Amino acid sequence: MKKKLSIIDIAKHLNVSITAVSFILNGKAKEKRISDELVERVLKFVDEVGYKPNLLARGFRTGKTNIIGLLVEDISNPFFCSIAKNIEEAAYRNGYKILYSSTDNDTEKTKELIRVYRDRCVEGYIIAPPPGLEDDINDLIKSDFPVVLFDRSLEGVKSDYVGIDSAKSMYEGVKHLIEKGHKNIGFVTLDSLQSQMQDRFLGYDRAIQEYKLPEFIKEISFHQSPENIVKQIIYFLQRKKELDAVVFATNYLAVSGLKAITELGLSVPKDLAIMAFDDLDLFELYAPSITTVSQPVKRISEEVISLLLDRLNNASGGKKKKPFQNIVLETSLIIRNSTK
Amino acid sequence: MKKKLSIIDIAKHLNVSITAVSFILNGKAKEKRISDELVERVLKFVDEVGYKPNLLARGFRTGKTNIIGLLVEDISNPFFCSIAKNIEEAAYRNGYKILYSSTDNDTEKTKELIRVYRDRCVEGYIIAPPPGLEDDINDLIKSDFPVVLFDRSLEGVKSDYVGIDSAKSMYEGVKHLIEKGHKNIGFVTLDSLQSQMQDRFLGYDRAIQEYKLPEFIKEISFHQSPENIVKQIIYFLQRKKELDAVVFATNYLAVSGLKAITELGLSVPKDLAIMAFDDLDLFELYAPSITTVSQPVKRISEEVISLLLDRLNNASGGKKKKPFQNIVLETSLIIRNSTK
DNA sequence: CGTAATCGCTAAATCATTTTAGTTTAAAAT
DNA sequence: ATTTTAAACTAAAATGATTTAGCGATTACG
Repeated sequence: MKKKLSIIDIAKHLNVSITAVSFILNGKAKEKRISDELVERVLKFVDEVGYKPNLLARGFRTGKTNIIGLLVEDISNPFFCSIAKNIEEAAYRNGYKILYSSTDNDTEKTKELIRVYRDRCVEGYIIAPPPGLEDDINDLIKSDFPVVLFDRSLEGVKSDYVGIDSAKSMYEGVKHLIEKGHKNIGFVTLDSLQSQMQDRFLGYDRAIQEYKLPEFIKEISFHQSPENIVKQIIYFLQRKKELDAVVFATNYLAVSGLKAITELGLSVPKDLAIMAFDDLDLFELYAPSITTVSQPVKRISEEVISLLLDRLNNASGGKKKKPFQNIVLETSLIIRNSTK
Repeated sequence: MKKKLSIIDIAKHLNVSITAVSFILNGKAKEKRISDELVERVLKFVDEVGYKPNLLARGFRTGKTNIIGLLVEDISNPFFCSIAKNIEEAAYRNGYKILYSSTDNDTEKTKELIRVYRDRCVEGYIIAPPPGLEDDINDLIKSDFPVVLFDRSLEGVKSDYVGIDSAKSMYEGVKHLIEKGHKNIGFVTLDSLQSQMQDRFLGYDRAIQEYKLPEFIKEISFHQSPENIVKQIIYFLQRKKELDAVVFATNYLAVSGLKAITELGLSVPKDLAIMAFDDLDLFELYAPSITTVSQPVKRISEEVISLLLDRLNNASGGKKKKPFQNIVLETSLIIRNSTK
């Protein structure tokens, strides 16, 4: 068997000090004034025998793991997994790997996950935080870990953040419905304290108030089977016969909503207009196609990872900490046939 | 600042040897005959000060990282991300973390990923392998790494495997179409050498041959923008006017197919019946709903992770290697309205 | 001429843990 | 009374890298 070579073997074989080999391998040859001749000799040999430094040993010594922790609500949600994919790709190109987990919006689970990640010496964090994580995340930041939050922010946490203006986006969406002549517009949302959900509600609320229309709100609790969500929406729609439009605050609520509407045999948009939040293939292909607020997934990913890489690269080196950035990206209202 | 405590600090403070503390913390107290009194004293103190062993140091010493590498074709594909989520959850419950990447079915990228994972001392591998990875995976297995393949197998690679009988599933699906009276059935697939894609074709082929019907095959190359795929399908459908049904070999080909059909203004199933492979919310909700072959995603995940955990737990300990398991799960043909 | 700087390199400490190979003490066996 | 055995612990090696401090020789400078 080919026993894994160590830097010691390399050094011995070349009759050089371990130190020299280490410097060369870490690109510090110039800085440490190692002769070009030796550099070449070492590099050549290392390449020949295919030596790769033991990353565990290195990590142990330096505390660096080149691992980024990614915590999203649900990796099986198209919104989050698109973002995860983009982030993973960019991280990979920069020599970082991603450890991921779904938080399921569970505060305790997420606290535990952060603990585990810290134990594993994860170097940076990308988090779509559930509520109640303020202290834990402030801890991370105080301990000088690069942290980028996205999708929803936390009251009292100063950090880098990438998101959208949920309130404004929702406001414009609802306004569009109103301008199309809808008067009784329902709002199906989660009973969640997360900032983005609150903001989506505020957007709805503002538009409805502005036009002095009645509000119809259905809050659905997060931890439910899809079937149950469908049932609740059916119940809501049956009780509020006066509705002529419904806005769903998330993509999967809208999916359940469509199932409900199918079961009720309602015709969209004749009986009921529909608007969603976050785009899906389904919304484009559904007949009629579904109007929705679309987040710039690609740009969100790019901003998130670039913020994090930035912090990672300038970590602790300079004393001048850059101020935290708060990046708010534009959404687009994709008007389709469900609101004609 | 609270400096991270080390096992040395613990030992010093309690006037005990580091060894004793280590044994106790690793549950070897009984085996190493440490007195109950000391065990309790150490455990109590460790708990009090919240000491957590440095996992990098431990990993360095033992070579164990408790990390599983997960390589799937595309983490943003609903099929793979559902599986990823289930696997992540089970792994987490068993003290393992997941490092993931998308292979994009790129042989070179995947080879590189395996290299990186090895460098990082990943302890087990779950892989949906692109073609051309036979040697690399055999290497892993020869080096005694637990490896579970799924979704597609590799010629000449003996390993644990979880999958479905793609040929049979596709055969039954196409047979269903034939029995419904369709005579000119197209098959839209990838120009891929992966076993599961080959098998899906074989299933189509067998059914068509059996009934002596004509074949209409469109191969689409994997690395394409969704828009291009749509265009190619449109072109295919326009040239083959005689088609009365089309089978799509993957879920995303079917999604693109639906877009194509929408653009062409065809009516499903009147002008053209449709069948897909792998289920999506979209297929259930689309009007008409789409008939498809559904894989048991949950069971696949369960089998995959349980095979892997099994190998990890019995790693190297016993000399009696269990024979490799080849688990083939049943699919179900979900008959919906696109094939009425 | 004496001191300082530079060059090119290396010895050894260090990181936190696991694990091997003992050691010490007291009780049990002979 | 001596040897064995067992219990309860410990000293120190080992893991593979990084990094600090410094060494000897040559060159430069005032």
